[in-house]
Amino acid sequence: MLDSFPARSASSAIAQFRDASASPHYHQGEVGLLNSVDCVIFGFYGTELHVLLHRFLYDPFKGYWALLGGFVHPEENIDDAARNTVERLTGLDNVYMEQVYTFGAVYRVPTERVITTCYYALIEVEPTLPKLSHEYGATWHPISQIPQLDLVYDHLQMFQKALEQLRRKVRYQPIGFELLPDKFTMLELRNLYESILGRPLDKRNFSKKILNMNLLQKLKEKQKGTSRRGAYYFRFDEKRYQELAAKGFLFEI
Amino acid sequence: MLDSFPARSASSAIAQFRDASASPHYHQGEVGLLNSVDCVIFGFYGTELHVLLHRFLYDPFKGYWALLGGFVHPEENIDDAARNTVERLTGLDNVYMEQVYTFGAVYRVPTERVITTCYYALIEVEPTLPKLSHEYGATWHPISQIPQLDLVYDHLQMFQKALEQLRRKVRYQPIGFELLPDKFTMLELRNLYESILGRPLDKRNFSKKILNMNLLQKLKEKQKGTSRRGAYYFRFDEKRYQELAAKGFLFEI
DNA sequence: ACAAAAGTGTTGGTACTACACCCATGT
DNA sequence: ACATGGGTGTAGTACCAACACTTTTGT
Repeated sequence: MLDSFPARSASSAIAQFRDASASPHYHQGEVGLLNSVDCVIFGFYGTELHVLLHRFLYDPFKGYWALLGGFVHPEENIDDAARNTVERLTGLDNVYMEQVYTFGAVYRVPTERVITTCYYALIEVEPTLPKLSHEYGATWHPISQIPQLDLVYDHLQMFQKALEQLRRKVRYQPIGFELLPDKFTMLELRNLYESILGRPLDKRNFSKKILNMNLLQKLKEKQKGTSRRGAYYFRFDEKRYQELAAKGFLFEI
Repeated sequence: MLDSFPARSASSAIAQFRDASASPHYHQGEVGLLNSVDCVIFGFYGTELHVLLHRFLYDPFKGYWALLGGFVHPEENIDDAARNTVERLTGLDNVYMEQVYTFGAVYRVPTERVITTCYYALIEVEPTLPKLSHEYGATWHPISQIPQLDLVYDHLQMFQKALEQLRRKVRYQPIGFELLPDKFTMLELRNLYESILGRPLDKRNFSKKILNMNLLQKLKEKQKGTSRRGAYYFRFDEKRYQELAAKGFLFEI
């Protein structure tokens, strides 16, 4: 999870240092570069993990697919720039995000020197749909198909690094639940992990492992429509996880 | 189900974005920020991992300890900026480096907005010693003592993130050898891992595990001076590792 | 001969994998 | 009554952790 940043109130105490009259500093004479953020926004539906992409509008990559991004402004923390990008495009705040990597090759963007920090975000797809389709025309693409798309710049690399990092992290932190609705079935959870990890998981072993951790509440309610019998819903017990984690419990898939 | 929600046509997506921004280059009007790199240079000697720090020369942190860093110039890749920093200060090139994290809070450096990308480097201490002491006054500090030092800005956080990442990576990639001379004893190797991981490792289990991987060549030569009996030297067989890795072998400690 | 570090095997427990059948329910 | 997906247990194996004594050799 991203660290929260110190309050802006720091600014008054710090103003003296940024005053033009202050004594010369080691950064005098250095030149500023453009900085941006790009977000690999992951969402899960059906049986596969998806990423949100939009069509790029500018030459020489007009019509290619691109991650959602934005520039970093002088009075904006880079983490906030990433959060703002996600909120602007999905309408969601309080989203789980992680920084992935910073791409800083001189010619990665042909038209300008831009240093870009990549983040990933994990969101629940359902609530984003209205805003996405009406305002931005961004669309969800299954992760298995992204290598076949034409992506701008080094966005394919960004996607790959983000997926790699998610794959690693999802195994020892309970972040998969960020991609699911509050209530989900064991099958949905397993499909999610299978898609992220890119390999099949044994039905019985998976549910044993998960349930043994005592992190899921089994609800009375059953899913309807998908099968005769109906699958029980579960809910991730965040509070319980915090308690166990404090006692040294380690999540592991 | 969500599988069937309609993909927006490209044209409608583009129309939306054109309304928002009419200029031919989307980065026009954006303002550049200072970018720098800081390097957590790890070196191993004695029984503990060390980090290279120097005394900071500028107010308001004059006299504090700092990582070694430098600004990113317009015609310089950020990875090169990091490599150049290491070379400038240690005289070493061809050093193993990894990017760690980018720190981009607005007020992290009081005197100026600077976005800093942190890297770590793994080097062999021995050959750096002459250059270090005579030209730069940088000194090695055992990692256990770094939290007690006064470090500038967020350099303590940088160190912590770098160590965390090294700890993770050293377990599934044979990068520990970058910190040792070409020839080393099993004890030295174990001390290294113990220091990085921050916990004792069983002597027998450790050597069994390492030797079973068939990545070490046992040399005829023995270490002299440290004990009556003398410990055999080993050498990491890089070529062998590449072969095995290509066949799907996974290094793991 | 002794001190000081190097080197070496076995055992018990735990956790993972593989695998197939009965259950509940809507039509 | 039957078709459909949901739910459940066991046995074999592989790996890991714990643990202590013998060997070598310089003084």
